[in-house]
Amino acid sequence: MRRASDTAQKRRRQIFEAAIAVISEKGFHKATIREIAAAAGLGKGTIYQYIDKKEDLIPLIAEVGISLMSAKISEAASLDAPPEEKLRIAIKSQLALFDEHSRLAEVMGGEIERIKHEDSELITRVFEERYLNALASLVSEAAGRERFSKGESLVIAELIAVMCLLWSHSVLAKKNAGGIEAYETLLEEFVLRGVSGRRKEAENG
Amino acid sequence: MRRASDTAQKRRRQIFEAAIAVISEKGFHKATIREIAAAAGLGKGTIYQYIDKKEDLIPLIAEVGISLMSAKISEAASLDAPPEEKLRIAIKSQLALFDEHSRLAEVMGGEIERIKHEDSELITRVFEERYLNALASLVSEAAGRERFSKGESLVIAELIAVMCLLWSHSVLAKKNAGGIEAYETLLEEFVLRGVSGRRKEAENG
Amino acid sequence: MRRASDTAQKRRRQIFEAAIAVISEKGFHKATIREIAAAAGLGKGTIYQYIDKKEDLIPLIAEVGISLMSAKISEAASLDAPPEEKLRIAIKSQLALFDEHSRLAEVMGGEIERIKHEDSELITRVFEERYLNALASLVSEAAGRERFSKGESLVIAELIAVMCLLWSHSVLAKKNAGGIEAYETLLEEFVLRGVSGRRKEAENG
Amino acid sequence: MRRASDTAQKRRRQIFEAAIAVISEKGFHKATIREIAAAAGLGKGTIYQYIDKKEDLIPLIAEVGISLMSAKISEAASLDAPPEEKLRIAIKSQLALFDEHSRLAEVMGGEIERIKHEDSELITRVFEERYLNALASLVSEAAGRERFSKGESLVIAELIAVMCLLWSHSVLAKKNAGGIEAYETLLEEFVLRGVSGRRKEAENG
DNA sequence: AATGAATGAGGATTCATTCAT
DNA sequence: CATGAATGAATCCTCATTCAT
Repeated sequence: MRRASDTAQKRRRQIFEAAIAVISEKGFHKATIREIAAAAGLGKGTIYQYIDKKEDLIPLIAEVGISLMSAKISEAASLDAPPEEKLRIAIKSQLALFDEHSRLAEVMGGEIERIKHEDSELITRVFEERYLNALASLVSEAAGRERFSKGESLVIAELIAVMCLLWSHSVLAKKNAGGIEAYETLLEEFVLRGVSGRRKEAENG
Repeated sequence: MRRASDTAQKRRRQIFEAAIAVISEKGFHKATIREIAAAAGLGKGTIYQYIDKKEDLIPLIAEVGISLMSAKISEAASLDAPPEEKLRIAIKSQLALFDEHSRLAEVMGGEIERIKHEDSELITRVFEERYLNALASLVSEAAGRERFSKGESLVIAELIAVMCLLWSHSVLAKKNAGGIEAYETLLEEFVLRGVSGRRKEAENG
Repeated sequence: MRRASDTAQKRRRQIFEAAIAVISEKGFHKATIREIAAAAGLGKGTIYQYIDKKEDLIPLIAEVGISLMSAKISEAASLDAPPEEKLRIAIKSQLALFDEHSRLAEVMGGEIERIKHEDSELITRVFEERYLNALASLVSEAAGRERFSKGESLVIAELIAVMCLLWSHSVLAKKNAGGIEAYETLLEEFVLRGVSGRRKEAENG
Repeated sequence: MRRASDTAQKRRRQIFEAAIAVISEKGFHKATIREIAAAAGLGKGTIYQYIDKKEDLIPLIAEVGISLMSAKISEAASLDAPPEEKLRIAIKSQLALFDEHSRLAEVMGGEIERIKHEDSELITRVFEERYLNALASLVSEAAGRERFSKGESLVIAELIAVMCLLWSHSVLAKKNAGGIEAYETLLEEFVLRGVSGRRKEAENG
């Protein structure tokens, strides 16, 4: 009873990993099921016991991707540290995640939005509920109460996410920044000034 | 002689427009040559008089896209206004461009990086030379001399570009911001604080 | 020993019923083993303990189908009634059988001939020996001795079978006849005139 | 203008012939598009310029088949001969058609009804309107006015069609009849007695 | 220059069958 | 005996690309 479910779960993970690897390499459409199956160490037909159609890899990846990303944010949020420090750590850990799982980052940033899927709206909602909301809270705290409306915080959270994702995508960013630490520092400071600057302006003025 | 070239140029524009329209709608791979040809009011075979293979649409689009984007930056740069105002206007005009040509924005942001092409490096270089450099100069000026290294300015310019593009991509950004003006204001302020804040910190400290 | 055989027999019947049901619905090729197994309340693999390959369902169905059809003919033949009446009853009971087991009729009429099987000749022979011969005898008796050669009687028997089967197949027959009783009356009279008419012609001439 | 349409028509005929040939040999499902294309002397993809999906071969075949069959009936109907003779000739020509185009006959009798197609109802209607009605008129005339209702004539017409088709299908019919002439004679007499017998009964009674 | 019919490589998907449990 | 996960052969269909007109 336990075993069956476990095996299925294991298979799903195998497929997820393989899909990430191949799709990040070649893009969703050029990644063939045969390749993904081979990368997962499975037969071509076996994939179809776990998904109905190739597109179903998208929600599979999205779900795990959002989980990983959210986990990092929650971790940062639960720290006992000043709000600005928490946000800084959130950005750092997000970048570290994307650097480690750069393939995942590429797929999250590049394909998931583009592949129209019947679950697209669901994915968007889950992304907002599980990820953006948590990050927006950090933004809000770092900015100080009432500096940003709920909507503004969410937009800024999305901007932060996009800037973190840029690292995995952009050849130019890698070249111009010089290294991930430099990018990280630049990004942290840029964001913190953008977030908390308003408060300072108010205080100073 | 002149006429022939003119016709060719006209055809290229037809194809470019059609390609943008169809690709933004369905993504590069699901956009078929037949559809693009039809959208351009041309026969399927005619397309192949202007490109060698489907992928060649990518540099065609990129070139025009980068031109449009660069033109807006140059325009802002040539204004007689304080640096911060120039940067603000650059962002505003960039957003306006993406809002007007939202299809182009979607293709620029979504497909161009993902479709590996023999000219990919060329495109990247042109993007840096014609667009990022100009925007980086505005960033640099707005920040005040010696606040950012060349590389840092370029990275920030790319961050700005990405944040502007987000508008066309993201359902959530549209929903959470409430409207393009609100998004514009938020973005301008966020960027300007991020860019000029460092100077103020230095001055205040 | 006995029990094992009984279970096997029971399984075979389950599979036969399920196969009829699914194949009549979707045709042989679109009927999947998984569906047939499910319809039989068995696991997919279990089917393969009773057949070697999917095509083996055909002789399984044929055998049972021919048995049912033959039984009705034998029954009619054993009645104590005038030859014409016996033939009439044979037709009636045949139609009733096909009406009750309409799925079986559809498979008998539609698929069995079409699916080439190594046992196809065997099935044909059994059909002739167990079914056609019996029905041909009734035809022969109804016609009066020496009216039809053996071959002629067999051909007419097959014509009768085909006309009875039409009922299960044909939307138009159902629509145009108006109901099974009307079809039955029409068919009986048509056949009886066809069969016994020759005798009358001879007598009258 | 003319040429384009002509070529298309020619292609359709090529495909029709090839489809008949291959499908009659192996059945609809085992006949592959590749084989049909090869038999038509065309490339695999070319087929799909004339049909949308494999199933669309069914209405293509049905249409031509019904035309051929109907033509023979109309021909018989237009003869200047006594009604019974016309019906006799109709049967003879129908059998001759099926004997000549035995592959077509097999497909008409075996596959067309079984392959569910979105046009199935249309095919049925056309079959009734173009074929059954014409044959039913001959039946009606041969029987004498008011012997059969419209519906009865239609049913008998369908019975006749099925009995003619049997010739192409049945190994046993071929074996037991001894030859097509014998089958023809047997069938003609059987039908004519079945059709006109009722009248004689009335007259004699 | 413009066209679209012809083509076949390529890929998603299905499903009969096997086999370890 | 019963099962269903695993498998890959087999096949439909799409679509970029060519080429004769």
